[in-house]
Amino acid sequence: MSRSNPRVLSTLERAGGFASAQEVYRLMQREGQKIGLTTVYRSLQSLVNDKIVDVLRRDDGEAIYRLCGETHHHHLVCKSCGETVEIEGGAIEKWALNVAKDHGFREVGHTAEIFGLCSKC
Amino acid sequence: MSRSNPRVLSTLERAGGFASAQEVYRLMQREGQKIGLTTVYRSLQSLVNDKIVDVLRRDDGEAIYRLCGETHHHHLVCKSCGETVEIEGGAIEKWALNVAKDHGFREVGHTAEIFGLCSKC
DNA sequence: TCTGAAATGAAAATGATTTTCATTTCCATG
DNA sequence: CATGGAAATGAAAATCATTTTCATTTCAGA
Repeated sequence: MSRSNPRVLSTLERAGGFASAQEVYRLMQREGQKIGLTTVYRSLQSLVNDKIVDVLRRDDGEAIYRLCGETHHHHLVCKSCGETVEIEGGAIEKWALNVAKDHGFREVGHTAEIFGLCSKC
Repeated sequence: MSRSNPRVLSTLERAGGFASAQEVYRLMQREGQKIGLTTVYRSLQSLVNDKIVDVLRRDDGEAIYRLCGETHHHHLVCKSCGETVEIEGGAIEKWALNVAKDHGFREVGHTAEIFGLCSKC
C-alpha cells in the first residue's frame, strides 16, 4: 500500500480543490515539480480511501477529484459546467437503511448523485 | 450521421432497459445477432441524441444507457455475492427533484444505489 | 440497371487509468 | 556509521472503453 504524496494534495488545493488526475499532473509539471503520473494517481486514490477527497465523473468519463468536508453528503452536479453543490442527505440515509433492512441486508452503504443543468447553463 | 439500428434498442429493452454499450454488444453476440461494436455505439449515441435513452456513468467510468420514461428503479446490491434486488424509489425521486429545484437546476436526473451484505453472505 | 447517400464493421487510434517491475528513498536497529 | 528490509517512486507496458478511419455493402429512387 502507498500513502499520499503531500504535494499532490497541495496541488489539488491550489487547483481550486477540483481537478482530474491528468490536470493535477500537468499542473505539477508546469510548476517544475518532479513527479510521475503513477504517483499522482496513487496519491489521489489514497486520498479517496482516506475520505479526504471525493471522486466524481465528468460527462466524458474522466474522474475528477474534489476536496470535501468530513460529514457524509451527496452532490448536485451540473452536467454542463460541472458546478457542484454539496447536499445533506438525511432523507436518503433513512431510506437506504430501511430498504436494506426490509431485505435482510447488513453493513449498508449507499451512493446517490443528482445531476442536471444549473441556472447558468 | 447515422440512424439507430432497431435491434440495438430492442436489445437494450430486453436487458432491462439498463446496460452499457459493451453489455448490449455482448448480449447480441450471445444471441447470435451479427452486429459490430461500432454500430452498437453509434446506435446508442443516436438514441441519446433523440432523447430516447439517457446516459449515465457507472463508478468505474463506463457509460450506461437507460431507456427514458421507463419508470426507473434503483438497486440493492450484495457486495459479496452480487445478488441484486430492484427497488422502487418514489421517495428518492421527490427528494432529487426538490433538492435540484431549490438550487435552480433543470433537466434533473439522479443515480442511487444501496449496497451491503445480503442475508446469505 | 445505375448511382449516390447512408449504414456497417474491422482495424487502428485515442486517452484515461492500472499494472508491472526495477530502482530509489527512508528509517529503525545493530 | 552501515545495512537490511519495507515503502515509495516512476517509466514503460498493459488494459479497456470509446472514437475514428476507411473500405465495403446496402438500398432507395431515378
